[in-house]
Parts: sequence; C-alpha cells; structure tokens
Amino acid sequence: MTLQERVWQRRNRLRNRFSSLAASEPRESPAPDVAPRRKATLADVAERAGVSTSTASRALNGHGGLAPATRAAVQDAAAKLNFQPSALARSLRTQQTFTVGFVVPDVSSPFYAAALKGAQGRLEQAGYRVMLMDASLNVDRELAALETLLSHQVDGLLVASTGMPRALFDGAVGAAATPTIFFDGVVEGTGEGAVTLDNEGGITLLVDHLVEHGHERIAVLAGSQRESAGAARLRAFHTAMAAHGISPVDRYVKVCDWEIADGRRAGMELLADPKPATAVLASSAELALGFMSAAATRGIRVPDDVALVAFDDPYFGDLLEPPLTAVAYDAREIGATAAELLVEAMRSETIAVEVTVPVTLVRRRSCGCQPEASR
Amino acid sequence: MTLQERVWQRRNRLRNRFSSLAASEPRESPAPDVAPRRKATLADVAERAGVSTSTASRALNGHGGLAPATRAAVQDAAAKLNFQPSALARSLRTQQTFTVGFVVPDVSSPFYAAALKGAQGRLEQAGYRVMLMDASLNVDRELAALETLLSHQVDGLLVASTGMPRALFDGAVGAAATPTIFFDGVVEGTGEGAVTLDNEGGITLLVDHLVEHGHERIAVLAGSQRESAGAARLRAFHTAMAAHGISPVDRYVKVCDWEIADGRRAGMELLADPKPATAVLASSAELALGFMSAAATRGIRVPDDVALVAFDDPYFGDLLEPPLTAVAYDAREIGATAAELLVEAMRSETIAVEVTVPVTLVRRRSCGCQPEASR
DNA sequence: TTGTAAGCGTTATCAC
DNA sequence: GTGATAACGCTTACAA
Repeated sequence: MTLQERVWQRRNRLRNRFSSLAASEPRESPAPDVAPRRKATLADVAERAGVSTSTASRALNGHGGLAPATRAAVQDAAAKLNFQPSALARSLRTQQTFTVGFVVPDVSSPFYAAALKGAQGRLEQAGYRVMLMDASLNVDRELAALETLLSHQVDGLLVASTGMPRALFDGAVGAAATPTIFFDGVVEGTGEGAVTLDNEGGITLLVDHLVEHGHERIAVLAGSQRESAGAARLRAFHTAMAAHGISPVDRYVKVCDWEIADGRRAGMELLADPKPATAVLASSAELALGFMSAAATRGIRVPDDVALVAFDDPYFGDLLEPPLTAVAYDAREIGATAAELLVEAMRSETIAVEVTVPVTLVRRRSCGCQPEASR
Repeated sequence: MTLQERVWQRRNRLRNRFSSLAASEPRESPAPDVAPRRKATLADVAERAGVSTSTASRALNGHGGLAPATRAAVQDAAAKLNFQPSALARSLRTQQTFTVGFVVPDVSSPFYAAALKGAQGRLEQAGYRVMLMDASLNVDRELAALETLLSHQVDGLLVASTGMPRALFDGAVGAAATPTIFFDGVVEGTGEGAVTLDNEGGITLLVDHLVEHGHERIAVLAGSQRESAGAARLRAFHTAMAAHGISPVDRYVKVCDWEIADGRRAGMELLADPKPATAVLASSAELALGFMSAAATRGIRVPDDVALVAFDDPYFGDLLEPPLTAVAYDAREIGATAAELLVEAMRSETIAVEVTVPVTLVRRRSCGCQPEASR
C-alpha cells in the first residue's frame, strides 16, 4: 500500500518558545491581556498580582486564610495570563502525579479496550489521568512497561498481566510500593486487589447447557495457559465436566493462543479427528470465530453437525450465522470496578480485596437451541 | 448485578515510603546490595560511587568526556542501587517529557483502539510514552483533555477530533505550540499534519459497485456530520451519485450518530418507507450492523430485498449473515502513520503534511454478489 | 494575612 | 575530567 502525501502550505503558528521576553519586564504593550507567548508560570501570575509566589499558590489552591481581595487579584491575574500550573513541577514537589498506569496485553482487543474505557471514566472522575502501556502479550515488555510507569511515579497501577511470575512483579514494583489492582490477568499473592470475571461460573453455565443438549463428547478451545483467566477457564472446564461424571477426551482439549487464527487452526484439527467432538466450548469470542471459520471451510454446519458455545459475548453475537450462544458480561464494568478499588487504595491504606464480576448465559442458536418466538 | 467481594488476608508489603534512613548514613548492614527501601536518587548513586551528582549524571547519560574508571564506578553503583532516574525531575529540567497525548472520541471503538495500538507501537519504538484521553464524543471534554495534556507538557499530540472548531483548538494549544497530528477527525487549517482514510475513494468504490448491480434508489446511513470523516463520506456520496447522473432522494439520506442503535433506528425508518430504497450504503460497520438488525426484525432479507454495503470492514465481516461487502483498510496503519509524522514533527520543524491511507473494496454477499468458488 | 526560603531530583553552565 | 551551583516551576514550613 502506498500512501498519498501532500505537503501543506506552511502555516505560521507562532512558536517563539525560546523568546526571552518572558515576564521579566512587563512591557507596556497595547495588548497585555493576550495569551503570553511563553507559557505563564506561577511567578508571572504573582508578579502581575503584586504578591509573592507563595501567596499566589495559596490563592489558587484555596489553602490557608488570605484576604479576599488578594485572592481575587491573583485569580484575576491567572485568568488574564491563561495560567496553567505545571503538572510536572507540582508532582515533583508533592510526590503525587495523579496519574495511574494501565498495562494490558493488547489494547486493540475489544475486551481490554472496553475495560480501559470503563477505568478511564472512573479515574478521570476522581481526578486521575491514565498512562497507557501495551505489553504486546509479552512478559518482558510488561516488565519494561511497569518500569517506565514507575519512573514516571504513577500513583497507582491497573494491570492485566500477561502471566508474569510473582517474583518478577514484586522485584519491579515492590520497592516503589505503588498500589496495584489486577484485573483479568492476575499475579497471585501480590497487589492490593484484583477483579476478575466469574470464570468458573461462566464455564459451568456453558458446560451444563451443552450437557442439557445431550452432549458428552465436548471439546474445548482453551486460551493461553500463562494468563490466569485462560488457566482458570480450563480448570473450570475439567471441574464442570467431572461434576457430570464425564471425563474429557485429551484429543479434544486444545490449548492455544487467543487470536482468531489460533482458533481456526485448532478448529481444523478438531474437525479432522476421526471421531470428532459433538460440541465445542470456546474460551473466548475470537476462538469461537476461528472455529466458525474452520467449520465453514470444512463444510461442517453449526449447530447441526457440531454445537458451539463461547465464553465472551461479542456485540455482534446475534448477527453471526448462526447466532452465538455465549456467556456475557460487562467488560467496561471490570475496568470501572478495578479503577474504583485503585482509587480507594490510593486514598487510604485499604486491605486487599478480590472481587469477581458476574456473568450470564445468552442462549442463541449455535448451541442447538431454537430461536425464541420473536425479538 | 452484584459483585462478589472477598477480603484478602492483609499482605505485608513493606511500604516505608517515609522511613528516613535514606542514604544519608550508609549503614554497614549485612545486605547493602539489596534494593533500597526508599527509591534511590542520583545523589545516592553519586555518594556510593564517591563522585558528585554532576559526574554521576554525565556518566549515566554518556555525555562529555570522563575517565572510564569513574564511569564504570557510577554505572556499577547505579546498578547495585537499582537506580531509576526520575522522569519527572528530568522532564522539569529539560522541558521534554517524551510523552505524547492521544485523544480520541471513544477508545472502546475498534477503530480507535486499533489506531491507538498502531501509534503506541511506533511511539514506544521512538522512546515516547502515551498518555491517553477519551473525549467521550464530546467537544467540551475534548477541550479539557487537551488542557490536561498540555499541563503535563506532552511533547506532541495525536488527536482524532470530535469536531472541534479551529478557534477553540488554537486557543487551547496555540500558545503551547505543541506539535499536533490529526487523524481521522481533522480540525482543518491547523496542526502540523493529518492522516485520514481515503473517504472519497472508498465511498466511490461502494457507490460504483451498487450501481453496477443496477441500483439507483440508494440510501445512505451517514454518520455524525460534526466529525470530518462523517462529513467527508456524505459529501463523497453525493459526488459519486452525481457522477452517475443519479440525484439522491432526500428521504433516503439519514444522518445519525455512529452507534449500532443509531443505525438500527435509521434502518427502521428506511424500511418503513412506502417506496424504500433498493440498496443501503452504511458509513460505518456499526451502522451496517444496526441496519442488519433492523432488517432482521422487519423480516427483510439482505441482499434479496435490499442490498447493503459498508465503509469499514469489521474483522468478523465474513462470518456475518450475509457476509458484508465493505471497504477495508488497516486501522492500525492510520495510527502508526500519524505517530510517525508526529515523531518527525517533534524532532525537527517539519512542514505540515497530509497523508491519506488507501482503502480497498471487499466483495461479499450483502451487495448481491455471488460467493466466489471457494475460500 | 503574607513573604522568605528550602527543596523535590534532575541537567547544564560554569569554574577549577 | 570533575565539582560547585544554579535553574526547572511549584508547595510548604517557618517567620514576620
């Protein structure tokens, strides 16, 4: 692909960033109220208001008692100069950045994007900014991300781990003692809290439903086992099967990564089996999509030839063919909840807490259910 | 939904953040090499290496000439103390943060999430961090986001505008003179560059294809007209229609927001028309999905009763029923390209540039095309 | 009520 | 080569 480029005519944005006519000599120019060329500092405001910087600071931050008149004068000056305090300087002094680090395996995944959105909203509300790092599904980069964040002195950390060992995490974050809440991908035994989906409950719902439909030869497309969610789901699968007295066939359990392509590949293998499973449980929407794609190319019909259910209800779930039976939950909520816990942890020393977000079963046609009367 | 909470046993993360045994007295404790309780500062490193802070700084940053021996000593000390320079202090001093602000209308939208991912990768490669702000499809919040970012002294801005007037943008960013690259949502006439999709080309592809199928009564689900991309697509629609000598029916052009629900609503209206259009062009994948949903509940079949094409090829495009004919492009690339331009703009004073990312037509069944032999 | 001064942790400009 | 010293822009004791 080639890009088309076109050079614009050069615009004349004034950028005399280095012009030295700061506020040292308050020139009597005709338009003193216009936004200053160099960014105004607290000193500029103070000078203009005819007070000291400390007074100016207090006036702006509403601290200590001070004459209403001076306060007004300062505020006025600040407004006129369009003063924006430097977050950098303030943070350096106060040792608080009001910034939290957000680390995920892959921002472009709908799940993490939604979680990010949820968290962002809550954090902004509480006055925090988000610094985002994408670990690219890679432990080393996750570690690097944490270090970067720490060097920026974030006040807190929201992390969905790619599967980092505890020792590594504590080594990096331990010394800084930065409050951390995990979500989805948890590092066991550390952090001030964690919020996860009800993986066990969801998988149980799915397995039970498949069994209700009469299936016993159930295959599973398990996601990456390095991530806590993937491991939890596979574990839950075995438990749920055992509860029905069914022992899963080894050939039917496919551990793979989370991408559509992985699901497709695993699906092809499953379908090539001489005695294939009659139902498939996909650990994520992507894996289900991959399986559907595999089934389509093999000419296998879902649900007639093989039933399919998934953990994750994509927003286009009922526009697929067939509409996908899935476990649904609110991805935004998981982020929002994690953010809430973090805010609390940053404010006070709270005890650690673990919360799990509930899930529900959405019955559609891919499992063999009949469509309901109407929508 | 109620959340399940469980309080963990209190872990004993040592957090003597305020313990005062900094490095002032280098205690002869048995394990001096262990990570220090309070974060090590450059002064600590210097002291340990027996040099001044300036020398330590130079040694670590590879500046000016200095004895190999001392350099080694400093580096050694830094390693032992696990020294991480404070990004805050460094930025305050150098007036460079190596952070860029990223502003989008909605992070959880697949398009922006992908763009973010693309940008993040390139920026990280160039040594920049991303500070993310979600404007929630709202001009005021976009403005607030810009101000926050500016107060953090970001080195550059990557923004997909929700449709902010130029004066407002310049008022906020002008004084700071922070390099800005727009993508997707452009504020005309400002910034150092912009990267957009080939909206005209894409819409033309779609209209032409529909006309090839023999359609004349073509409806359009246009997105929000406050955003530059939405406006450009609607404009292109009129142009493309005119090129075929067709004058669009007013009732057939539906301006609405970008959500699935909006598409569904507009779709319902379209289908309720006494003499409905024979084809629909959706300005985005979400709008197409909304239309499909409307068609489904009305019992209208696509493409038999009405053809459908969309600008945006969702990744599950061929698993829909019917598979969606759409204009495809690489969302990640748009972010990556924007990031590239920004990095360049931050490094040198470059002239402004406008690049457009190419799009392609993916023919599937929703337009009335027959499926190809096999996949 | 307000001002003076110290300091957050760096880097840069000088001397030595 | 290396070390004082002065910023960067702010907050906060402590004085006045």
